[in-house]
Amino acid sequence: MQAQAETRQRLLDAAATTFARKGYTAAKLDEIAEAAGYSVGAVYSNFASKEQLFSELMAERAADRVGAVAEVLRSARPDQPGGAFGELGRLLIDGADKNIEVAALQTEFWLHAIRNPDTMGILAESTRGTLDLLLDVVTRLLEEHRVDQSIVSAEAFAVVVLALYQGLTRQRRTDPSRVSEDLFGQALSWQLAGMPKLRD
Amino acid sequence: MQAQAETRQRLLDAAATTFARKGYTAAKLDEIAEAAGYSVGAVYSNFASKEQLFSELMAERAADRVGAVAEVLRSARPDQPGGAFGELGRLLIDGADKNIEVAALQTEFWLHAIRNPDTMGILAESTRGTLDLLLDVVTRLLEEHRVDQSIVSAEAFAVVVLALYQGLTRQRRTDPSRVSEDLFGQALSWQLAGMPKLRD
DNA sequence: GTCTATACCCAGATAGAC
DNA sequence: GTCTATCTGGGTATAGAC
Repeated sequence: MQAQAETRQRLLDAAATTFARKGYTAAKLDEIAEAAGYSVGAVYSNFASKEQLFSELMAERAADRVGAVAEVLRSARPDQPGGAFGELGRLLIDGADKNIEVAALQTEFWLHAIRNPDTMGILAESTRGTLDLLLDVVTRLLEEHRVDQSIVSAEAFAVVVLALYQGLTRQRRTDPSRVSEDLFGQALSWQLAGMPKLRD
Repeated sequence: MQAQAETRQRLLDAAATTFARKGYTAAKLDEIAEAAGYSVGAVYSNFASKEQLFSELMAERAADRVGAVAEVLRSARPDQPGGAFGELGRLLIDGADKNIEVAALQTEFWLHAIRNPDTMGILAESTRGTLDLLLDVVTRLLEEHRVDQSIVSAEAFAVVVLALYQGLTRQRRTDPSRVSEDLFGQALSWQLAGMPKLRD
């Protein structure tokens, strides 16, 4: 890797954790630079402004956690003890528990995009990537459960899965006792069970 | 209403929209005071600090939108044309479309509570109020659909409904084309249809 | 209780040396 | 390309008058 590119990457990494921990406005470029092992000047040598640093991060990181989600979903074996997707849901919830910064950063992206419509396209595109990762996994799930995909599109289901994941993660942070490790898996299996099926 | 209490209320209202539009750190007390028709001094006569103003808002507003959610759910007549809960989902999504500030403020609350654990209790309590509003409504739904509540608790379902609502709202803002007005209602009806039922 | 004025500090961005 | 020093603006919080 070129020295330049490495600097950029380190700054982006430092920016990710700092923005996640403090929020966009409260995060200081000073702090980001220091966390990356550089000085403020380095930031401005590589990015036009704080705003642009954030935007680039948004483009780079939006699909982040989703990779893990898709990975887990892919390797998941449905219909296990403790309800279908029990294992799956637990893995995802555990991951979210351990890595609060990912959720915080994603949320920070959304708020920023809401307030700066010019950047919403970046977020939409990144999230599109996330959904694509989910798409082939949930397609397999729909097939296994013999769901009629002329009625329930895989795209729609992928969106619902992501929404559930985001919403439950948020509520679990707010009060863990309300969101058991099994809840995500249970909700998923109820969804699948209730969808219209292909005739035999 | 006492003059004092009225000032407080106006400041809280102004704070709500300003924090929603700009975010906690970027929102200026100056701006809030002006929006309320007062000056900065009035803020400090009524609240100890910016932080405390925000905390009080959090306690007061967390259940906000949920009132509407529960109201709609309560009056909703399931099993209508276009899929069960079609009307319901559309009303909720419409509401969210029109009032972006509520979602932004709630999200702002969550991020702030994540970063200031002392205030998480306030958010948890307020959200508890929201869930309580949902609880008796979803209980009715579970009964109507003859769901076995010894397996599926109304509390768990309420949490899932709220999670879905929050997640879909967020994704609809990101890209409306991915979240049709019907999707929330569809997801709800799939959920209910797939839950274990009481025997006849 | 509310206002105006000010103290105090802090952070984004730029200039110029290396 | 990176650093140090600085310019500049702005925002929380307080003091004192009314």
